[in-house]
Amino acid sequence: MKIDPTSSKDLSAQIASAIRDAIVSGAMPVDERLPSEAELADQFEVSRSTVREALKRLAAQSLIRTQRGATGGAFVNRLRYADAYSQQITTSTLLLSMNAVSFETACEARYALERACAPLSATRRTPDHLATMRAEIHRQGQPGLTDEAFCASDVAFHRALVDGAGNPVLSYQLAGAVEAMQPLMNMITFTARSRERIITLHGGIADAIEAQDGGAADAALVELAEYTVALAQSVFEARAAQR
Amino acid sequence: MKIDPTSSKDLSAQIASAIRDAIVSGAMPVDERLPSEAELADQFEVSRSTVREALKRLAAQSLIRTQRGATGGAFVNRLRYADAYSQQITTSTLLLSMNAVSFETACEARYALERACAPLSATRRTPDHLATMRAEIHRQGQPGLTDEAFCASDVAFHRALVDGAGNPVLSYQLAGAVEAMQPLMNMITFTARSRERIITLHGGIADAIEAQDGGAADAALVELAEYTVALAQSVFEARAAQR
DNA sequence: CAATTTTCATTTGTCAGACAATTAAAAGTC
DNA sequence: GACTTTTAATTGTCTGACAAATGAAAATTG
Repeated sequence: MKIDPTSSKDLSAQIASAIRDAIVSGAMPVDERLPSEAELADQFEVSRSTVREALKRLAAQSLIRTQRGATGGAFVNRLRYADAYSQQITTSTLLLSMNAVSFETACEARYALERACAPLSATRRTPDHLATMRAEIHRQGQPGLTDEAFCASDVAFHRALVDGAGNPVLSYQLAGAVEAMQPLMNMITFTARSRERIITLHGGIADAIEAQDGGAADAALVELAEYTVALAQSVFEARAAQR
Repeated sequence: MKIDPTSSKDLSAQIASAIRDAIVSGAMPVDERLPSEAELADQFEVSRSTVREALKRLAAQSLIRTQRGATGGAFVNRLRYADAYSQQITTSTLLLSMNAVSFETACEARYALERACAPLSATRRTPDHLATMRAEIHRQGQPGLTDEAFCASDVAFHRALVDGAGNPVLSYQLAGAVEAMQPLMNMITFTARSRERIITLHGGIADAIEAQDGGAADAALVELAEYTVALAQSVFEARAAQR
């Protein structure tokens, strides 16, 4: 293997790209062991430090895992849903916070995606999913709950709704959208009355899902979406008037 | 700053986590310069190599960028949609290929998400989006097109449909689902007749979007989804029978 | 012989120091 | 003032070393 030394990119970035391509293309199957750092250094004609920096880049993307010891080394990692989730959430959160995405835009995306899950969830939800949804609704009604805790419970409720669809790919895609909304939701101070309204709407969604009525679930989600946007608007307006 | 030396994780991973948390929490705003590698090494009481490995991890996630020279250093990077797209596509592609996600599951997720975009796209699509969709439909009808080129055009068509919704968050979320499907779609050999059918269905979608008829677009997408699943099933069955 | 312990080789993790490459600011020159 | 040269700061790369982990082989012991 060789690397272009005249490229503008770092050597470690080039090496990481080369190995990444090999993994993504399927040339290196899961659990295959990469050559040792010393061997890679020889092959690419760079120092071991440079190889290590490249490997750390790949490790950050969960593409490889490393193990010390005699039979250790770097191995192609099976990307698990949990790893993919957390990466997606980090990326989505930053994307929203760094690009001044409006509450409306984020909210629209979130509810559009959730509505895509609702009919599937109505058909396939297990008793477990229903129990989680009911439990979160109950928690949301507890007095003395902080806004942050209320929002966290809200996220948990919606995750259960999404997971109910029984499609891991959907769950993975939605995780980012739902979780990344939390910081934006945390900006809203919930009055007792708005909480009550949201809890009622959540109850309606849970009822529809329990009754396996996809249409009703969709309608309830639309109602919740509209209420959320209206609530946010009033909160932001009140805040602007205060100044 | 201090780091737990008894932790099971690598020092570089711990340092990367600490800095990542600072960035994600918003404690370090975009374009803020991190301390130099030497200063970080002092603060965390580790060597410069270890700091560098931590920084490479963050660079791999596009959280920072580095610049050489007197006023250089590592800066908090504004995560752009393009960076987020490509990361999402890499992750989604690996997730599908490494976890033996069935064609049905991936297809269901993709079309469920696209259906979420369709009504928005019908309302907001620009002439540009329509032109792209028409151009890709035309390309798909060209004789002598390889299966790969046909699939690539298919992806481009669906991206235009999604982008038509005018919601960058949706586009970002959908990019992974749509693009990651391509390797799976490439497994299907398209006959002239199946291509013709798909092109007809694409035309129907484009017509509905042009007419700003969300309901018709949704119906056309459902039809396309069903046809795609049926086509895949027949292809896989034929392949199984061949053995 | 079987079970256990010890030794050993391999590999990653960390460190220290050096030099090259790059870059912008500072100093010098006309 | 405009231009050139110098300088200092910073990242990129290399070298060599040692520590820590770990499984396999060898030695030991009953």
